[in-house]
Amino acid sequence: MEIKKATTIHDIAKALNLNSSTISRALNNHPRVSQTTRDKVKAKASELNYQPNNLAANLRTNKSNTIGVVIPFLSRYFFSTAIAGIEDVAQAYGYNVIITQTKDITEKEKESINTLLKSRVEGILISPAMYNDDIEHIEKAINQQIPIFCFDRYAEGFQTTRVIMDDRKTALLMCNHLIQQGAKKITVLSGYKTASIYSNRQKGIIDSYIKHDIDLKHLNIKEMELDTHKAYCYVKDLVEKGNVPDAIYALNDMTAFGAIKALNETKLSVPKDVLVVGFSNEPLSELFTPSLTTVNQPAYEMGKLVAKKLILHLEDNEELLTSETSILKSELIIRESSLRRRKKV
Amino acid sequence: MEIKKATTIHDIAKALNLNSSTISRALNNHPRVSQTTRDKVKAKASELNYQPNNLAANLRTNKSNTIGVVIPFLSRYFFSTAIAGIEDVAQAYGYNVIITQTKDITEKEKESINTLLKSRVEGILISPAMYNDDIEHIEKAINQQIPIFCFDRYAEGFQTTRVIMDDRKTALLMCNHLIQQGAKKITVLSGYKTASIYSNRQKGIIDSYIKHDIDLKHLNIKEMELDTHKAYCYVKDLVEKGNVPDAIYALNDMTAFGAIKALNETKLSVPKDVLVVGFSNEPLSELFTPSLTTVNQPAYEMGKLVAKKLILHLEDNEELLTSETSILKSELIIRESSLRRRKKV
DNA sequence: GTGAAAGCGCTAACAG
DNA sequence: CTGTTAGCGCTTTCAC
Repeated sequence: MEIKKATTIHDIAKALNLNSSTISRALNNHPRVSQTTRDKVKAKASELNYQPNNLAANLRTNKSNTIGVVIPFLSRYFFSTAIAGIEDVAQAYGYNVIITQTKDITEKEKESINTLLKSRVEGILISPAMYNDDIEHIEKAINQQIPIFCFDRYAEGFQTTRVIMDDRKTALLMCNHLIQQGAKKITVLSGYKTASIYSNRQKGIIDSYIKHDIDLKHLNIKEMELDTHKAYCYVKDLVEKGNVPDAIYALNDMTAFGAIKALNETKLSVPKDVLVVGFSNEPLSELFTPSLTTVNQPAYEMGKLVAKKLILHLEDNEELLTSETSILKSELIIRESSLRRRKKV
Repeated sequence: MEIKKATTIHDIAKALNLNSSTISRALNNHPRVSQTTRDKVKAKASELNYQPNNLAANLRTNKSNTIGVVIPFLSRYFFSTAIAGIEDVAQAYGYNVIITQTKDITEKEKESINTLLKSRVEGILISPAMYNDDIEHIEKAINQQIPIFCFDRYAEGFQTTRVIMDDRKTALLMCNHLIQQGAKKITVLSGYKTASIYSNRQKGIIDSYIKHDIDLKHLNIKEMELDTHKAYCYVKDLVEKGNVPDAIYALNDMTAFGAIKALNETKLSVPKDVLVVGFSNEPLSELFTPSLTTVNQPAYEMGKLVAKKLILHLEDNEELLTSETSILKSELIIRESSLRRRKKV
């Protein structure tokens, strides 16, 4: 089997009777190279099917041109959409992206960070695992001068650039909406407070109760793994014990659907008997019967923004800025599941 | 600003009064190195916080340890799940993964392949764009000795390893099911035949009609972009023109939901008046009312399998095998939307 | 404007 | 078992 070696700048140099450094300069549009040679070089390069070897260039310049991403689950719509944004920006700037998943387990998150550091990423984008008490591994990256930016979720205990949603405000608005629709006794299905997003959303809900001067004893916040089946079981149990709330506020859509299923099976109607709202606008939420009131989060834009911030930071060497928090606006999508009087379709 | 350089094998060598090649060997568990020095080296390495520089190793061995992935949309559940499988296998074997999206556009697919070739990937995993008439860019990769394996979808015109679903058989079985439920006049909402999966599913449906000896004039195959809204419009139009079918077979779930919405709005009930089935088992399909009959595809396993095949191929240098098609089994999930007599819950 | 030369960090002959 | 040496392909001073 014939193994033809890839053409290098030396091949081009030989063919053109030039020095390889000139080839390098010409290809990189270095100013100190004449237009004529530049043209000649480029012509020859494409003639010989030259493909620059980034590995070598990266080694020389000590830049991997790679950023790492750490997320809980790639298969969640929110994250895959955010990643799409990250990928698009990275590609535009000539960066590669390595994606790692933690399945929301701190142990895996540590492995992820290690993998990324070994791959010599120049920076890391992370949405930390839910049960994150220790951030030792994050500090490790920081100690190696690898910037580590947070998106969507953030870990406490270290300063960095964060691109997050206005979770607290949004939860407040949604809770206001429920109260306006007549709800007072609300059950919240939340993830654990150790994840910033859930902690903030809980705060927003409490804000709303206080603002409306409703006794917090009417508020039932249940922390759990936000999974359809677990929500289903919890709500079923709740109803069977006679604790039917006025409204269920699930902090993600999947959970809201579990709740609706449980309610339907216990002959309670949504929204007639119980209002239900979700969070994060899964693509199917609109098509459900009843269509689900939820929060639309600009995941793609968030991915783009945080990636752009990281890359600009890498290229600027702006060491001054130690921390910056950008908050993106989410949008309430009011649909049938939270309207006492059913919307006309 | 203090810039501390990363420790290299030379630093370890100096500290231990050994040669850097010995360090290299010790770290790579080369057999010809004594246990004592190996231990010493490893101890020193972790003491100095040594992180191997893959870039350099890769350059030397001329292996990037990277595979590329080309898919239509990262944010589709099927693909993000498959990618999760690919990532997991790649990580286990020490490979990095670069993901690119084509949005089902051939032009973008060409760019993707170019990007991957420039990044010196060792192999490519592709699920080709829908409208793929030309495969020039794929041939380009092959010419550069970069293996390019297909998963889920495949392009005609070149031989390679393929890991796909048994689309034809599955579509046949599903169509049998619809016919058994009394359907005869079926409308199929399909993607364009230029994507292998849709072409094969169409064939399976026709197989079923022939097997049951039903005149094909009762079969209405509509090719379209498989998007919820387009399906909704098409079905609505169909019904308004009085062409109500016995069943709608949507070749993905999102489309099925569009169809159901249109039917509901025209006062037709699913499954009483019209049966509806989908394809690919989105996570919410089970929770819909009515719950959706669909096909469960082992996306994660498919990702794992194709990634494993590629990596083993890369490591074996087995040049003998030019083509192999693995077909994975999908599974019919019969739920309420296709049962004349409503299932008890 | 171009050439010469060194070296990024690592691996892999080849010696011993 | 360990050391010597060369070099992967590229960039980047420093010359001229």
